Amino acid sequence: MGTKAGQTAVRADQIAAALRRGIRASEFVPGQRLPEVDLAERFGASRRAVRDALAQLAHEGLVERRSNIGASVRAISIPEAIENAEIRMLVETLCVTLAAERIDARGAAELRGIGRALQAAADLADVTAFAEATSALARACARLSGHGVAQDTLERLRVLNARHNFRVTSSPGWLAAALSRRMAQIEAICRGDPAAAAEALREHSFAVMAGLRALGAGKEDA
Amino acid sequence: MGTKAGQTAVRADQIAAALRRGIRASEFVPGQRLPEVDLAERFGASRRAVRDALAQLAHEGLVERRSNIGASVRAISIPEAIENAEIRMLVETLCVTLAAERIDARGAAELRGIGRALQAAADLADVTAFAEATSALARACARLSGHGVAQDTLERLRVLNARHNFRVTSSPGWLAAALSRRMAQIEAICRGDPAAAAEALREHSFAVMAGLRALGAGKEDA
DNA sequence: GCGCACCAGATTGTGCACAAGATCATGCAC
DNA sequence: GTGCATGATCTTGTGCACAATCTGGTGCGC
Repeated sequence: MGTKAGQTAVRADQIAAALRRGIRASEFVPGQRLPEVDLAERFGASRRAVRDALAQLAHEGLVERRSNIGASVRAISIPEAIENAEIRMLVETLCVTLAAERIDARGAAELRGIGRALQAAADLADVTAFAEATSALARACARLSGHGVAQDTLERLRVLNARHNFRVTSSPGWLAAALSRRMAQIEAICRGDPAAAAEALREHSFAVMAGLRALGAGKEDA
Repeated sequence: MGTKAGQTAVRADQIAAALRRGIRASEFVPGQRLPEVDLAERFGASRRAVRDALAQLAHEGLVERRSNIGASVRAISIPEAIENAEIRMLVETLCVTLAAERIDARGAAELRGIGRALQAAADLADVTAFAEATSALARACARLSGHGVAQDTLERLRVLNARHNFRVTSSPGWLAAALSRRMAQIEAICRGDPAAAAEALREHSFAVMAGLRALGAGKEDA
């Protein structure tokens, strides 16, 4: 479905983006209520814009709304995060396969650039930068696959488990292991080897799901 | 992300549902403009409710909105419908696999009931009833899989290519072929055979995609 | 002490009126 | 006849005020 144009108002999109960032950064914690007037004051916008932004986020699954009661940050359980990763694996496997089949010099250069960013982030043990580069890699693969629906579907699923992913990525030794798998994925795509690219991705996805399960075993989140 | 509660207003949801039906029934054709005031008058609602409904549909990809210009029914191209079917195949394959692994007597009875509805619709050559039963089957499989994210993802993808699917289903001989594949899928799930269920589904999905390609070869839609 | 009705507060839901922006037709200059 | 500036008209965008509804606490009755 391509990129959404001027969905509602420009202002509402800005507020939605700010809220997304806030939720991802745990500035707003799961269960926290989000009264429209408070957000309106905080962002210097009208209640209507906030309202539209909340509707958007509710549709994405980031917040929960109840009639005449209000919006609150939705708690995403570990099992749901695992389900999410499972669906993402299916779609991303398709993406990297297609990307490997269609790769050109320009695309390969882009992927290798992201690979260098991953390497740099891992060297510095910068979890946030690594997460950003990982996100960039996923987006690039989706775009290079030329599969619009896959791209949109992934975009929608990505926002949901940012919080949990951060916790998995923070576990000791994760960055090094993730880096090697991501590099294998990038190189496989660049040399036009769909099977190897898919395998590298699947390997990483399973590791993510295992990490999420370990998280769930240690402490329940919702 | 479970079921969305009182997303915005009750009224807005009703209007959105009515618009979805209208678009599916080609009452509103692709490209047709949807001025807020006209819809408000038509549904006897306020402009605000219509506005919220349009925002919802825009997020689903059914309508396109441009700032200060208005909303219009989005044209879904054949290539996009094929991409859509491709992603659905991936997720539905997971669903029927899980459903076959977890099937119980109650679920089997439900699926066989849908099977009878399919048979009846095919006997009467009732394309609409067949489409409805097919939709019910997809929903049942998603629910019986116990995979919430897959269920939501499919729900979202389903609304998009209802129009094209109708055209494919209307082609001569389709109902009989589809019926036999669907019955194979149902029986495989009911006897707890994940591999066979997945295979039946994949077979059907490929037939749908081939049908869509044939449609595209005959006449472009967008 | 317990349960229920009721009231106060807070929060969302919505109609109305006006402002802002874009499209299209018109008319003028060249 | 062609190109461009200009204004009319339509459509969406938004602030404001009030209505509807839910929640939590309080007081009365038993």
